[in-house]
Amino acid sequence: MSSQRERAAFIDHLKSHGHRITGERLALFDEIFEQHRHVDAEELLAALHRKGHRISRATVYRNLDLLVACGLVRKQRLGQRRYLYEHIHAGQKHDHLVCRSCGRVVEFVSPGITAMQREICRAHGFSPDHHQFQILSLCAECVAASETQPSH
Amino acid sequence: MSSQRERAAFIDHLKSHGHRITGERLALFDEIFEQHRHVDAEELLAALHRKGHRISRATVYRNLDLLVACGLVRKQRLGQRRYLYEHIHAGQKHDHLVCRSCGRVVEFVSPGITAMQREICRAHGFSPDHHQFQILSLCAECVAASETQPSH
DNA sequence: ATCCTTGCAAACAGTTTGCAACCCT
DNA sequence: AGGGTTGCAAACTGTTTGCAAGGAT
Repeated sequence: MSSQRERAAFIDHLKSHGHRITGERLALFDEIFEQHRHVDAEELLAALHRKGHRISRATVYRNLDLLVACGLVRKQRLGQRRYLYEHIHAGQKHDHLVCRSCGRVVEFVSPGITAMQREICRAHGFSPDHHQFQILSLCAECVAASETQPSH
Repeated sequence: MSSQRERAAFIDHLKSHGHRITGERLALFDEIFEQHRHVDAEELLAALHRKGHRISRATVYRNLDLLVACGLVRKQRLGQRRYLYEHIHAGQKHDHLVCRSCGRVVEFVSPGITAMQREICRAHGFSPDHHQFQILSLCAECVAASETQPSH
């Protein structure tokens, strides 16, 4: 299991903040660190139930916020209605390319664009260190679909 | 009134699509073309009521979608829960810098970054022509606030 | 006189919250 | 034992929709 380090960090964070180590928290942690894509709360809940855990929806939401507070999970709206969550993995900061139609998410890394983002943030008095970046477009499938069947 | 051309285009669109020209539609059109910032449905509704129009929330939503279908209004989620609307003005395509904390929106134009976006879209099989681009960060005020009063 | 539009209220989707029972420590 | 945590259901926010009344053509 490659998330041993993060799991330990999570447990430390819980202890040092006077939070308790519960089965629900560990199960949720394990689930989101097993997922290698962007998932929403409902998907996590369903996956946990499928594995026999008796966790509730409210607990999933509450503890996702906790994981975000620990800095172990990223929570973001990627154009869609729902929040998407992803566990944070080691070094490389990536950004997101999102299909506006089907919601598909692709990660990308582009040093050049990162430098430009920083510059734009700086130019407008925004923090260059807290930026996050999204390109919303249409994936090939959805372009094809919209050409076959125009929207009106 | 600088939106005469668009107003005429709207009326033409209505006629040519068998839609009716109603007071509510024209009032909503005028309101969103008077606003020079990103507004949400609730703000538009409130502004219309303030001016004495008796339009309902449902009608605002329905006709905002219509304006989007005409290509006169842009509807997007900029990180926040609500959709934001802006009327489309003449030539320059701009992108958005959004404060993740207070929701403040700044428009920017950057030819260099546009070229890079296109390249990233192309590299991942997304449509370079339908892209839209957001940088989510923290504005100076919110950075200052979070330093004075850390989140926990 | 048509039949598209409107307003109202109810439905919806996703997330948050109040409260009593529960169970980590 | 004590108090943070859980599950349930209800509340909430923002948007959409069904339906009867109303109004543009």
